[in-house]
Amino acid sequence: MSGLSIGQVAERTGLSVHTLRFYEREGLLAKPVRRGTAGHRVYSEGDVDWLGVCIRLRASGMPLTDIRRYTELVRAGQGNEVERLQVLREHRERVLAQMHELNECLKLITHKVAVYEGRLGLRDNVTDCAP
Amino acid sequence: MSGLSIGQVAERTGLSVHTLRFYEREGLLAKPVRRGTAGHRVYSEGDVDWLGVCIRLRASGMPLTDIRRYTELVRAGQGNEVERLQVLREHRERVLAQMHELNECLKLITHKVAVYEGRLGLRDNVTDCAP
DNA sequence: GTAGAATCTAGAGCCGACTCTAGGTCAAAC
DNA sequence: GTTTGACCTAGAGTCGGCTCTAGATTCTAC
Repeated sequence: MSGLSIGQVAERTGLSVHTLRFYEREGLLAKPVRRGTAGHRVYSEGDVDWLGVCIRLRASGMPLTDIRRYTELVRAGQGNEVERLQVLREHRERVLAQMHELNECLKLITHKVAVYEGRLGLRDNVTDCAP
Repeated sequence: MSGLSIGQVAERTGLSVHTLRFYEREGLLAKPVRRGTAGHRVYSEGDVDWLGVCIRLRASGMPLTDIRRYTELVRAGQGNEVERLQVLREHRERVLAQMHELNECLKLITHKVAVYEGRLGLRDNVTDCAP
């Protein structure tokens, strides 16, 4: 598949061109991005896919250093599957914990929303049992 | 009931005393904390409960400025329930979006974990269909 | 009454994750 | 042939959310 300019990748991924360069500097890309004429970056579809993974990991709260670590393992090639698994499993635990926390928060908010709706008479009255 | 020192509150909430003072400066407490002899803070159970709410909101990604805004509404007393509801509903939307995102991430990780387990022969072989 | 721990204020420092600036190269459109 | 716009590098700046320091005061236990 052809090759994409940094601007095109920015558009596709939703990251800014600044952030794309920053991520590269930070070692988040599996392989150094290919360069075309005049040193311009040329991204492959694979690069974009990998960025998609990074974005997901970031969105779920994985710090850049951990993503870099994982990337380094992938870059190093076969033989370190155990470490990769460890990174992934640890992150999965954090994600699950975070989901649990979000659920608790959701309960709190839903309760409070019900209380205020009650006060406003939008629904049957509900009495607040703080907090 | 009595009253709690900042150190005791730190222990109960898991926040540091630094953070407790910081939160107060930032206007996150519903009412200014009572002061005892020599100006030492004396927290009520209500203060601790409110801090619990703040902690939940923070843990679910609400920025301090939004928590302050909500706190100000509560402090202002009755009559602004509509605005409070708005703040809460908006945050609920963000929380739901975040949960959705986390779920997507979880799927990705679970898939990758399965792939690596497969490669390691811990389970039946699974072939990776990138990304 | 004195040592050591806890508290106070004001303000500086730090960290992660971007975000932007300055100054420059290059290609294509007019 | 020059202007416009996308791209380049290196490095500085910003922002949110803490976290810590300094220097003073006060409580607690001996």
